[in-house]
Amino acid sequence: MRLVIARCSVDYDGRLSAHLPLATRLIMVKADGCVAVHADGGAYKPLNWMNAPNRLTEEEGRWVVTNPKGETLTITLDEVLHDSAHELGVDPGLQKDGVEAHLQELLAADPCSIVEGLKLVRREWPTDIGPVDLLCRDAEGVAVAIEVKRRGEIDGVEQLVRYLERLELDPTLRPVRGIFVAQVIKPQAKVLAEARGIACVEVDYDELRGIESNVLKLF
Amino acid sequence: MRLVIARCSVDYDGRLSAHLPLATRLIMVKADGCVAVHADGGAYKPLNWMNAPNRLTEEEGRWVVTNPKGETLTITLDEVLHDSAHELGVDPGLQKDGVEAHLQELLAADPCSIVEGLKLVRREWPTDIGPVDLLCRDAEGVAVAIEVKRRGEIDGVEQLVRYLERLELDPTLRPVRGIFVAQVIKPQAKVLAEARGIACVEVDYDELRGIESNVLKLF
DNA sequence: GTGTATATCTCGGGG
DNA sequence: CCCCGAGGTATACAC
Repeated sequence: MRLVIARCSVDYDGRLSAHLPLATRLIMVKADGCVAVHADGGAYKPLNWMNAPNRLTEEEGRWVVTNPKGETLTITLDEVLHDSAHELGVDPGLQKDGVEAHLQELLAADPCSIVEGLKLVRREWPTDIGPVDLLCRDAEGVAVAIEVKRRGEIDGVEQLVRYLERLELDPTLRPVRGIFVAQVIKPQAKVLAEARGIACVEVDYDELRGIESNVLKLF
Repeated sequence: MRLVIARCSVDYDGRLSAHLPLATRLIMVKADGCVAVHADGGAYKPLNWMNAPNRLTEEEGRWVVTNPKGETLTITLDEVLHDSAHELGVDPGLQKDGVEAHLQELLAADPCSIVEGLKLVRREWPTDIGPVDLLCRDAEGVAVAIEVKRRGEIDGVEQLVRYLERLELDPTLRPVRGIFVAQVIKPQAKVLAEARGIACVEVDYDELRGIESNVLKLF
C-alpha cells in the first residue's frame, strides 16, 4: 500500500463528472491498484476514487487512472508532502455474526417461532424474479411465503408483494399467504403490509438463538 | 490525519459482531475522529470502521473506540510498523455534475422532451409518502406523474406506483397517468412498468443539455 | 429527529 | 457477464 500526502486537484469523469479544487489530501493506492483520495473528515468514504481493475500512468505531477469502462481519474499534484509504501500482505478477511442470513437460518430451523403450526417447505424458494426467503405450509396446509429482514422497511414489503404475485401464478401453491418477519418493523411498513394483506411478525434474535441453543442441548 | 501501519486484530460489536484476525493493516484516524481499518485491497471500503461522533481511548497496545449508540470498535495492536500524523486542513469539497437532480432540472425546464404537449405543474409534488419528481398535465389536461432516474430499475417503478396510488385519492387530480423516465431503463423495469400501466421514456442527458444550451443561447 | 430517496453506492452470490 | 439483494450501508433533504 502506498500512501501519499499531497496538495492536489482531482477530476473524475465517468458515470458522472466530479472536480476537487486544490487542497491537501491523502492519496491511497492499494496493492490491487485501486486509488482513493481522502480528506481529513467525512466518514470512511473517499472524496474521489477509482476501483480495480484499472491502469495508473504516473507522469511528472500528474497521475491518470483509467478503467476498462473508459472512466478516468486525474490527479494533478502540486506538492508532495509525504510518500511511503508498505507491505501488508493478504488479509485473512472479516468474520461476521448477526446478519440477515443468520436470522433466516434460525427461523428456518424453527418456523413455529414465527407462527404456531408452520412447517418449512424450503429456504430460498426460487421464482423467476428472485428467491423467496422461506416457503412454508401452515397448520391447514396453506402455502405461506415469508420475507425475513433484520429491519422491516417498506422495500421489504414491496419485495414480498412481488414474490406473492408470482407464487399465486403457481396452481400447486395458490392461494399463498404472506408474512413479513423482522426484528423491528417500522410503522409505515406495517401500514403498507396491512394494505397488501400481509401479516407482520417481530422476532427477537437473541431469544431465537436461545431457543436454538436449548434445542441443541437436547441432543 | 493519523496513519498507522500495524499488525493488529480488530473487533466490532454493535449492529452486528465482526472480527478480524491478526494481520498487517492501515489504521486511518481522521480529524473528525472517525477511524477506518484498511486492508491492501477491496476498493475503498475499510474492513472495519467507526464513524464520528465517537470517543477513542488509547491504551498500551489497545485502542477502544465507542460511539453514543453503544457500539464499540476494539483494535488490539501487536506491532506498530509506521505511525505518522499530517495536517490536511478543511477540504473545499466535491463538485458534481450529472446526478439525478440535474436530469430532473433539465426535464422540468422542458417537459416536452419527455412527451410532446406536457406542461409542468410542479417539481417535487408532495404526497404523504414522499415527493413525486415531476407533476405535469398533458395536452388534454390529464395529470401525469413522472419519476426520474439516472438508471431505470424495478425499485423506481415501484416508487412511482406508490405515488400514483396516493395521487389517485386526490379528486382534483384523478385520473393520473404515470411515466417512468431514465437515461437507460432495464428490461425488467420495462416489463413491470407495462404490467402496471406505466409508460417508459428513455432520454439522453447530453442531448437535453444541448437543448438547454440552445435555449439559453436564445436569450 | 424521523422518514424518504440517492449513490461513481460497495459487496457477494447465483445463473 | 449481468441480475439481484444486503448493508454496521452513508448521505442529503424535507417535514
